[in-house]
Amino acid sequence: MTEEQTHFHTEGCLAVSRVLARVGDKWSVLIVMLLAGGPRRFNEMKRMVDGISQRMLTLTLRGLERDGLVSRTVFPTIPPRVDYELTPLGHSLREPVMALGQWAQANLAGIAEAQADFDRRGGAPDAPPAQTPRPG
Amino acid sequence: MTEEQTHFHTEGCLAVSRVLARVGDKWSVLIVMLLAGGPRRFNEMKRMVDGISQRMLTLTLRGLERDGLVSRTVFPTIPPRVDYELTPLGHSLREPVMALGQWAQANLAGIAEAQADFDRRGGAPDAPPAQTPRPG
DNA sequence: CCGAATCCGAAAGGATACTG
DNA sequence: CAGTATCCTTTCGGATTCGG
Repeated sequence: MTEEQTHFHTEGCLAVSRVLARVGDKWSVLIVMLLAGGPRRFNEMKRMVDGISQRMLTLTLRGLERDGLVSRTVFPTIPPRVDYELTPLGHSLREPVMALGQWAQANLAGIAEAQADFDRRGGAPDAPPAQTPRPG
Repeated sequence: MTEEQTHFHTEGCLAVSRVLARVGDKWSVLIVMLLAGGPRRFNEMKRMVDGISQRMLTLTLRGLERDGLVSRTVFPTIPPRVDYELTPLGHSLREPVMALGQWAQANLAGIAEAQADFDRRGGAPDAPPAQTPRPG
């Protein structure tokens, strides 16, 4: 890396983006935190999350399973039973996610205030005085 | 909080979700990392990110500005000039985000392998043996 | 009980053209 | 240069129905 970054979006960055997208996903993090307490069954989670559709729960779990964050164990009983559990990888994800969550909580007030200010000023108004420096 | 969590989605959690959504946003984190090196102008960033539309750049910057992560300074010159810069809040966000990024890079191989395994097995096949425990 | 499949409205996001 | 406005395609995601 002798060269300064000129264009963003290098190879590795793209892979990282996918992980960030997972974290940004509305339900994935919620599920991970839920499973932190131990294995859960499908409908059990559906009841706990309260607002998720069974479609989204399925898709979210599939995504997490595909990434190796969650393991799926089905018991061929009648009625069927399926347990979802955090893998070691899934558990390891909790640490950086919780760090982010703590940042969010710590700065929650500041963000809300900034939003209120922004909205009060009507989005993006004119500039401050600033003594007209030469642009070129 | 003497009570254990029964239903997820308590008040504070929802606010945190919004922050996570920002982080999960495809462009926001990229912009924040770009601005870590100092203030940038609009088209300058557009060239650097390489793949972003000017519409998305505008929306992303507006969102970051609204949250108080980025400050916008317009110089009323001709031609106009607008500088975007990370606020202290914006800078403070870099730390937990980079922690997440490092986790992503560290586990990139493991995730890719899990995905390959999952896809090779065709999504979500049958169960392991498991000696039929009683479900109820 | 655990899902897959289908349908359909809502929202995201790129391309383009136009303004100050 | 720094946006805004419009169009249009793609995706997301809830509701519902059916199968193992």
